[in-house]
Amino acid sequence: MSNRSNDLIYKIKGYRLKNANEIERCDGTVLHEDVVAKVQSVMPIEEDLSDLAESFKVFGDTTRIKILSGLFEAEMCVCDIAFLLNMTQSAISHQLRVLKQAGLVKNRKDGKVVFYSIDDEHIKHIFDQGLARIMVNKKGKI
Amino acid sequence: MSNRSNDLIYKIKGYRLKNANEIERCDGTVLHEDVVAKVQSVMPIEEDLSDLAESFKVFGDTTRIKILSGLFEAEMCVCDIAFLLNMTQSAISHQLRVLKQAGLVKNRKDGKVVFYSIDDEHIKHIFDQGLARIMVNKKGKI
DNA sequence: TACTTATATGAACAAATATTCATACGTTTG
DNA sequence: CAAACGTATGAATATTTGTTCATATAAGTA
Repeated sequence: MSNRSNDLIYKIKGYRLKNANEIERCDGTVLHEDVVAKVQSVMPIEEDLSDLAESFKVFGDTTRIKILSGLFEAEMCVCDIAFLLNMTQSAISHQLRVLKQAGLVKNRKDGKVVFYSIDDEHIKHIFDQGLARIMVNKKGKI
Repeated sequence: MSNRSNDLIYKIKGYRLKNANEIERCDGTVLHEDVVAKVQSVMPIEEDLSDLAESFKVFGDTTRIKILSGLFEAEMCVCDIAFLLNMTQSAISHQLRVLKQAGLVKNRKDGKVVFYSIDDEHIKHIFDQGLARIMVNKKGKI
């Protein structure tokens, strides 16, 4: 398929092009330059995709998921959550900090007690979509 | 607020109850046992929440997010993706394996070339919801 | 058949991260 | 004021995880 007699070479990002649709090897060989170019033009910018990954990373921990799942139902203090999840107060406190920094929860102080609650309308949707996916795949496996 | 003269003590999961709504200290003190009990009864089971976290963990990586973002637009081979993300073929291949094991992508083989594509209708929704969240928060910060 | 290419994969390494432990901070209570 | 309590936090530790490197596999090509 490849016609090596065609020596019209372009340089794109360190890769050598042979013609409009074929790129010769450098390290990884791009087989479908036109497709890649089109995809690249449509994809969100790198910064947004990084932010998105960071966002999902916060959901990607069992403890934090459980905390959020609990807070969807009711505002709770740190001690409540620690009991609910059968974990130490310290561990919960650390994770609540992560959730707060991510803008997912907020807190209010009442004396010694600090109550945490959800602070983002989007996450419930995302949470439910994710859960729906789990359930469908669960059914599929049976 | 706490009435220490009431010595009616119950044992629940290693914690000592004082009365219906108050639990005395053990390690973490549960301040609102009624709330916790209600939340616990409504929350999804632990297994599903763990699966959900595992699911989001797969999204929680910039490389994998970029791969998915690309595959939303077009089927691509490993080399295409490596070029698109300016990463090594090996790194991409490893991540594609993760995505495949998670049931997010599938592949077909055409000669030497292996083409990957999206294999889950749910993830685009989740992806877009997440992106919407990013965008709103982005606006809010300006 | 020998060579090149596209992909996969195991091992090693570095970086990120979750929990524990000890302790500090701020608030309430006796 | 001193003691108890709820929470926060820094350091240490163990585990997880993403990438690289070397190499294996499999398919096309000369």
